[in-house]
Amino acid sequence: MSDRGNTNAKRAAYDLRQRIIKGELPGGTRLFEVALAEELDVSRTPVREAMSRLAEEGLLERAQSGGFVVRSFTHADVVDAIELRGVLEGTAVRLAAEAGVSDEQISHVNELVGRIDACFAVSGQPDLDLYSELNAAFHDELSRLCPSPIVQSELERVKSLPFASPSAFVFRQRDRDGMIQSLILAQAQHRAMIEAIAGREGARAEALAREHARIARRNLEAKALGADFAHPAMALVVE
Amino acid sequence: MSDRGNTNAKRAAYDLRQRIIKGELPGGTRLFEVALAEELDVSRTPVREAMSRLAEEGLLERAQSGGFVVRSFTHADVVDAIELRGVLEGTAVRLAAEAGVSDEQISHVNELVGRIDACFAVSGQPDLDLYSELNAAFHDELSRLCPSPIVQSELERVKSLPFASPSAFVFRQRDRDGMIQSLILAQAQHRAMIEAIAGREGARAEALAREHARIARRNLEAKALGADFAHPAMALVVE
DNA sequence: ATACACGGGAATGTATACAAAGCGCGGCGC
DNA sequence: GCGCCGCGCTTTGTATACATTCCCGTGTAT
Repeated sequence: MSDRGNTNAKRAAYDLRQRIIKGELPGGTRLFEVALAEELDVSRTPVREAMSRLAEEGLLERAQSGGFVVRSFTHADVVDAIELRGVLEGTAVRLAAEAGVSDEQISHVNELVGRIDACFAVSGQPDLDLYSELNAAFHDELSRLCPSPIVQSELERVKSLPFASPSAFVFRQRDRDGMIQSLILAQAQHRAMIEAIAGREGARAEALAREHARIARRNLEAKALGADFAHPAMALVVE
Repeated sequence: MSDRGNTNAKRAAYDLRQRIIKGELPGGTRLFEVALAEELDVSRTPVREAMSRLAEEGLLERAQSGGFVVRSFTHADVVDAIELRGVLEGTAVRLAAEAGVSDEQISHVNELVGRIDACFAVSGQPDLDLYSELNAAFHDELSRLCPSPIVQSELERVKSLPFASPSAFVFRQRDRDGMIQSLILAQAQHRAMIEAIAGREGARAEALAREHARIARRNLEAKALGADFAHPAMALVVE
């Protein structure tokens, strides 16, 4: 299994990443090269390489005396990461609005928003998997509108945290009505953001992006209250 | 020379970092392990380790086909990094204001601001080195007020770019008067930020931090216009 | 002339042996 | 009994040999 990537180091990084995200390696766990090398059936060299890459992603920290430790995230960290994502997305769309974007780009993101509508326009259950995918694609497009590669890459960095990605907390809410309402709100914000960018309203675009991120926070807190709190992206949260 | 750190990898990282910051290794330069290993008189292993660390810092990028390339920064990137620092510092102080900070912390940063005054209160030339140091310390304290470790660490990350640090463009302006005026403005903003944080005025604190970062941008642009444009932190900017 | 294939060299990927450093445990002396 | 010293084990650090891959240039065949 998991032949992702062609080198042992990439495969090891993939496996390690999965184990961390699944929560099999809780925050604070010290990773020992030899043990991992045996488990993954490679030598220490690609293991070190893999740990290095995961440290770049922010999933591991370098321990003081060498070696790596699984980074631990508290509930507050998750909330803050979502807030930070909102701030950075806000900056990205503000800069896009201020710099101006081409009509082609606007119609491209508009088309994406239209396709999102289709996920829950039909009478049956909404297609949540498709929604997640298209929603992520929409947010990726938004970041692509940003004229600053620096801001773009920091935004991408934060979004790579599993619980800070735009489609991390796409509900699974109990009541269908609440879910639909949430989706309608999100779509309204999507369209308003595009309108603001097209109209060069930087401050509006920024405020909308920040508020938009609050949906994720609200969903997160709704889940935290519910008894069956078991979202995959939350496995790596300790405390 | 450069026995910084006790392992060969840390020493190699230090040497490489210096060479990149000095501009000896311009953006886009592909780094070859064997060549570097010979130059630094170590084996390939610590060289890889060093490159890994510099990639985490954002000074290197992983090339598609393996290996590392010196990250290249355009003038626009520098401007954007300063903007981003303002945004993140703004978020940090907003969160600090919203969460509230203790009186001890407030008086601590206040004391730092007072010590900054001393750098240019005397009649002679201002002590710019001391100013840079205290200014950096002040900004570090600001980030420490932020209740969110996530925001803190991303802010620290951006500040670690040599040209995005708060004291990267501390003038060296020709005219002493302009320099003093710039310092007075900066200090006024410093004090206003503290006041806003103490008074729980999140939005004000955020706006002030963003505007405060514009001083660096202005200094940068003033330099770009001048003929003798040779700021140490700009050596790694290409184009 | 062009396209494809083969070769060779240069670069990274990998394994492994050995070095050194950090930490804990146990023994010894007081 | 208590404290300190030192030894040994564990773990990372380093060097190096070998494997693999990829790029590029050259040659040949159509």
